[in-house]
Amino acid sequence: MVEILKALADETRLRILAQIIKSEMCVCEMEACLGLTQSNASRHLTVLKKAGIMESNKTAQWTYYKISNDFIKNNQALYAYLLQKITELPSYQRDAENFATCKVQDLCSCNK
Amino acid sequence: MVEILKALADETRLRILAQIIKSEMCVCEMEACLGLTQSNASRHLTVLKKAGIMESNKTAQWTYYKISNDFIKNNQALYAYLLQKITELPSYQRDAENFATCKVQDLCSCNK
DNA sequence: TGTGTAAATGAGCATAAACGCATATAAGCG
DNA sequence: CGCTTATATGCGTTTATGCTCATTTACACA
Repeated sequence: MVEILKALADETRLRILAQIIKSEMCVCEMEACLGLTQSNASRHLTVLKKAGIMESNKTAQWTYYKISNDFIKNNQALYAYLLQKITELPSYQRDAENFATCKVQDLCSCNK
Repeated sequence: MVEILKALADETRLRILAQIIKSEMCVCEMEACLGLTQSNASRHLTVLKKAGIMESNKTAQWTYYKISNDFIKNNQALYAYLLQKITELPSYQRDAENFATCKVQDLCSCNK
């Protein structure tokens, strides 16, 4: 429980979560959408993964992250809270617009 | 949202919450129950209060803390999550026993 | 008004977390 | 194999957090 809350108690990681809730993403999409450096994005994703909030799946050179089904199943009330509140983050609208643009541009050509 | 999660992302503060959910408490009860120093207990309570999770009410020389009604009202899913999971904290049973003992002993004579 | 108890806060220290830069690993492709 | 792209990780720096000790503030009551 503490580990999960620690992982969530960071603005950047909440921003990541807010976007990734919509669809699985690779690290380079995250970087572009949220304006993060590559190492920073990778580290935050690792924290979320270690806390059991996200799971990853590596295909070719891309690592795709998504919310863990087990996390949702075992933390339904918390997940409901996130779904409800996460769009109220100050950067949500801006990030969502960037997210849409990124998806169209297919920056890292990972949406073959 | 981030501030709330940051306030919750600490084991000691979760222990405080786990006990205070049962009944309003003063700082000296907290110290005794959870084995915290006075300043440490006070600081953690301040963090929880600043995040809007707790509210305090000062009567004579005692400050009584309890969970904020507004917090519960505005964060129902999160509160449900806490209620459900907080008793699973490793120190919960031990703290609960100390809590019961403290209440009986009325250490700081604040339960006039 | 002086003494005792409760709580908050300042100062200082130690540890942890977040970040960037550089490098390493891993996979695809010419 | 060598080159490119994607991701992870080691290292050093900076900032944030948690803690203790000592002091201050607030109140009660003799």
